Amino acid sequence: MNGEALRTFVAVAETGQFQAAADELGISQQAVSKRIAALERHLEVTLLVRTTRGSGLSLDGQVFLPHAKKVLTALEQAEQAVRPGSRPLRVDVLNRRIAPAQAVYRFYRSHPEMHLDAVTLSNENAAQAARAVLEGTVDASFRALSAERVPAGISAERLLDVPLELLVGPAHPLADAPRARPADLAGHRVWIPGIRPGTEWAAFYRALSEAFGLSIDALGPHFGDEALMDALADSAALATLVGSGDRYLWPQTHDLRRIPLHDPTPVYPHVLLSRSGDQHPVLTALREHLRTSGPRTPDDVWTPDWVDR
Amino acid sequence: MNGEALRTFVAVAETGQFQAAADELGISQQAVSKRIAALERHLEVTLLVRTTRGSGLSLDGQVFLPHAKKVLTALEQAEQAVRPGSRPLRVDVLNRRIAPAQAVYRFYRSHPEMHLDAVTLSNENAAQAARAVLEGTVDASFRALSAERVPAGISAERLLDVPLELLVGPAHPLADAPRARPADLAGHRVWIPGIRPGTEWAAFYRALSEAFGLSIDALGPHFGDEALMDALADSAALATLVGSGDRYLWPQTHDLRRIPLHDPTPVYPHVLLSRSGDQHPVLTALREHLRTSGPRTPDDVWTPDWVDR
DNA sequence: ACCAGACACAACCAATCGTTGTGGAAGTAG
DNA sequence: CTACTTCCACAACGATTGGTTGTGTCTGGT
Repeated sequence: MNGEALRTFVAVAETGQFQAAADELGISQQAVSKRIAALERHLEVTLLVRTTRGSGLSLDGQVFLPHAKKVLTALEQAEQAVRPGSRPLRVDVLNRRIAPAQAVYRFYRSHPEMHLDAVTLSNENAAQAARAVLEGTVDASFRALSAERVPAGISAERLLDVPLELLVGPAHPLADAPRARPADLAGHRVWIPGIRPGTEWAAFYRALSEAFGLSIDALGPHFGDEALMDALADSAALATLVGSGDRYLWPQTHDLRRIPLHDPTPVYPHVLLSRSGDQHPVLTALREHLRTSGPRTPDDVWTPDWVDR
Repeated sequence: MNGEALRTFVAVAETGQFQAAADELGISQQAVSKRIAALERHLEVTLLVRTTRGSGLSLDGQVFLPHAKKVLTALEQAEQAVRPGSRPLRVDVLNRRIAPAQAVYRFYRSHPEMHLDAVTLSNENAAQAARAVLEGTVDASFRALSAERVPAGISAERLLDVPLELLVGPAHPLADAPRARPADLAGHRVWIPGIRPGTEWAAFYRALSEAFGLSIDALGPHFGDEALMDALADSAALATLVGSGDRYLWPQTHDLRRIPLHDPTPVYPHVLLSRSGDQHPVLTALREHLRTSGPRTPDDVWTPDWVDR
């Protein structure tokens, strides 16, 4: 069964004549006749009663008509859902628990009329995300990308700086420190599990470890946040780094501590990638929202030198 | 866009491989490839990301999948609706604007999970409708039929009594009466256009006119409700009878008045005809709904004497 | 009786859809 | 590194579908 057949049936039902339906559809009367005949043959019922004055709905036709319209409506909506241009803004937030997702969610909360979808591109690095943006798979993506690596056709704006904090268990030497300097971490193990090589995250943490002589272990597989929290809570040596706004769900039972970093404060610089010249109003509003309502960034910050200030 | 293409897409999405989808659909892997390619070309979007391990949903594919499933469900229901045997309950409501249609619609509203279709048998009287029920063209029909005229194999139950009201224009002598008695209408012209001789409606109005000495003109052709309303609004002599729940769309501009009738209240007795022993659950539920949720009928009612109380 | 309107049938051509055969890319085992 | 396997895409070709134009049949009105 075919969308054109249903459209033809609806046209005949509404005009009452094959010829009028044919004109409406831009095909010949004979083609309408064949489509209707095929549809009736497929359904094994008579949908239309033919008279010399035109055609009317049979009982089965009456029953079928609303169903046919419903199918056509669903078809139209299905096409609409993926049609470039006329769909909600699609923003890649990397991961639903970290700062970009929170920021997009706050934006949506304060602008509920804005149609947008937050999605997560899986297994992609910044360059691949940029390609996804170029291809229109997503309309925008939060990534860390230096200016010289931004491909042509992509517009990039650094809109979200997330200060990093140390997350440690109660037995850790820094557990009761009100704050710490990156240099204080030299020699400590800092564990960032589940970072895949080749991603901008790996590059960021590599630069961070080189800048401050940290021993960052970014290799082991990530067995889930719960396992990470368990390991942290039990260890006096292990620490991890989280964004200050990240919403990991660690139960109070773990008794984990966030230790802000300062002097300088390492910040993860989220750059919003979008197609150059994309005029989508929701995109414009999101950019404006991030520009104006972003959290205050400390003065003394560190970012990798491949990131533009 | 084609149902097979959607089914193919869903199959690939669920199996994760073109070959597995092809096996499921009983076609070759190459055919699956072509169908998906055609669908993607039509939508101008990439739905599936191909790898050497199989295929996964792209972002657009994730968005499109539920829509595709919805279309397929609608298609299935459309075919189901006219498939002989196992199809939704088909109820003949005579005319979409009068009480039975309203009652069936209310039933459907309160039981949205009940699959039923409301249809109107055209040009048929009660005897022909009973035959249609026997033959299975429809499963149930609202008619006015006395017990002794119910054919064998048909079960009839009086489930919907509709009190009649007088509908008049502003110049009519009864226009400002809060209510009227049928006897008050003696001598007035009551016009019921478009009632074909030989139908139970004609018999009902004949009995009504004989009982109260009305002058019912049921002959002239019916030029549509709009013409009837125009005629009523302009005439000081003309009146018509409508069911108290009927939904004729008369614009306020006509300034027509409904005058309830009492002492006694003529009621049109709708009897639901169905095949004896039909156990269709929706039919059972509809009967029960009508029995329990029907509007209160006034005590002092008139019906033709060939109707069973 | 004849004509006009409305739909169906027939013949034909183009486009589509399925098949089989084959190729290329990427992961995997040795 | 090479060979093999897996998976999807491309090519060629026959069958089917779907469109067109031309014609036929039925019926209601003149």
